[in-house]
Amino acid sequence: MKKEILRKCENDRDDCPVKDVLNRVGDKWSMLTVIMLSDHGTLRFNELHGLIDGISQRMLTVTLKTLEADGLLERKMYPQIPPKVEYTLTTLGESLVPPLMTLYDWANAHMPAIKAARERYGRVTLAAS
Amino acid sequence: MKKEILRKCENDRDDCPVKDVLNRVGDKWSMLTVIMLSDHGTLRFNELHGLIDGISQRMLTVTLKTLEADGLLERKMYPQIPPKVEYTLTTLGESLVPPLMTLYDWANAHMPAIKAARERYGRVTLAAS
DNA sequence: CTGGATCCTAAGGGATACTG
DNA sequence: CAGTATCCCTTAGGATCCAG
Repeated sequence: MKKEILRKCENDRDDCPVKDVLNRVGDKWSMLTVIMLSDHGTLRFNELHGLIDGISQRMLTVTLKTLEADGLLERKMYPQIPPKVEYTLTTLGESLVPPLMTLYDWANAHMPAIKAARERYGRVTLAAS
Repeated sequence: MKKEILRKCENDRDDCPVKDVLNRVGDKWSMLTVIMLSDHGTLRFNELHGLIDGISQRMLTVTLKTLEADGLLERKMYPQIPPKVEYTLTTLGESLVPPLMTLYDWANAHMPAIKAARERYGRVTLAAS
C-alpha cells in the first residue's frame, strides 16, 4: 500500500497530467508515430504513411498536427514543387520514448499471460452455460 | 537511430502487443482503476466508484470486467445480502504499475513543456490571421 | 450494494475525391 | 507530394431504470 500515487490528481477534471498524457498515449496512432520517428529519425509524410501500417491519410495528418502542437515533433516544410515536408522528434518527443519502451517491454513480457487469462476467462463463462 | 524498436510489429493487425496494451492503457478508465487499486489495495465496487472521479456506474462495471478478463485484477464475491464484492490487483496487475509510473513521472515532468508548446502553437496560428 | 439492460449522443476514424 | 474537405459509419461512453 504505497498510497499517494495519484496525490491530488484524483479529483481534477482537466489539469490532471495522467489523464492528459494517457489520453494521448492511448489514441490509435500517436505513439506508433512517435516510435516510428524514433526508429528512423527524420521522415517525410509519405514515408510515415508507408511505415505506419493501416493509418489513413486523414488520421496521419491529424496525428502529426496534434503531436506538433504538443511540441513532441517538429515540422520542417520546404516550399518547393512538389512539396516536401519532414518530421522529426523534438527533444521533448525523444524523452517520451524511454517511458514508452518500458511499457512496450512490459507488453511483450506479459502478453502471453494476458492472452492466457483471456482464454481462461472465455472458457469459464462458456463452461457456465 | 536505434532502429528495430518495433521489430516485426509494424505490420501486424491484431497480435501486436503494443497496439493491444496501448489500447488498454489508453482507454479512459482502466489505468486510473489500476492505479487506485495499487494505491489502496483491496476495494469494493462503491469505494472505487467514489475514488475514481467522474466514472459512471456502467463504465466502472465494464472496466472492471475487462481488467478481470485480462487477468489484471481479481474479483472476490461474497454471496450475501446486500452483496459485497472486492477487487484486488493480481501479481500481473501489480507488475503493470511500475511501467505506468515511469509514464506518470514523465507526464508530471514534462507537462509544463507540453502546455507551453500548446500555447505557443495556438498563438502562432493566431498571429497568422 | 452490485450490477444488468437500454437508449442515445458525441467523438473517433475510414473512404474517397479534390487542390496548390 | 502533402495535404484539405466531405461523407458516413462505428464505437465509447453517459444517463437512466430495473433487479437480485
